[in-house]
Amino acid sequence: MSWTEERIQTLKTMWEGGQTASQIAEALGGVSRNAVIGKAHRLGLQSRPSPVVPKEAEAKAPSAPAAAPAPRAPSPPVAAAPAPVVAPPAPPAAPVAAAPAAPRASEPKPITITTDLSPRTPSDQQPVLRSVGPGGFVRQAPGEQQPPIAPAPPRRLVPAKPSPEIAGKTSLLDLNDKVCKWPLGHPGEPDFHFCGDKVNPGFPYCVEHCGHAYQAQLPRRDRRAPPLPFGGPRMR
DNA sequence: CCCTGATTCGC
DNA sequence: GCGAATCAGG
Repeated sequence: MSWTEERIQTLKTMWEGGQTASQIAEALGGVSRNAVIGKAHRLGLQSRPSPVVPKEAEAKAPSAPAAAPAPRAPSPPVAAAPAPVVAPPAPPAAPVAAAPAAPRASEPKPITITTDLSPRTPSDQQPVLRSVGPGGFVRQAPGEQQPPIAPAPPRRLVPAKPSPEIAGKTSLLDLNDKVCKWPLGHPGEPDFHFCGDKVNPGFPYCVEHCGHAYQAQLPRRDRRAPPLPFGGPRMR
């Protein structure tokens, strides 16, 4: 298997979407987890929260700490989470993909991104932390929701659409850093496409979908499965 | 053990 | 450029 444009796009999208290298490898088919990681690095995609910490042995430095070889660039995840105004800094749990039910691609399929966007209505929601911008979250009750926007007051949203293309649909190949990568529908289906709106700066999704993607940890009892940009059970 | 991502290095 | 082998933390 070679890294075709499409496969690279899929890799990028899934990687940025928070999928693990294993999941991506499985979806792509014909490549190993290592291959995915290796490619991701070569592409410059870089380090999402890794379980392995750089091991910053900086305990003792009598006089000359200097040197600081720092072979590893911890490079904070895209949205550095700054001062949470409110309580427990529930980490911006990326659109977790806790979907074990990934359909085994027994044969190398070009692309297999499973998606499940269980329609989740606002009324369905408990108090959530709505993203107001890179790292900033504001707690709100369902009733008192306001537009989660904060950074960059809307100017003229007219030219918001990156291209007339997305007026109808944004395909995998139309994705770039400027457009919302939130998938709509299911891959393989005729109308599958991505949101394509202008992204909330610093996030892979538009403001609206950031609201879906980033939510507070709720008490287990009234927590429901979060919407998954990828990897959800295939509905058919 | 399992998982994760990072890095190395022969190809 | 590629990815298996290896490393190292959770």
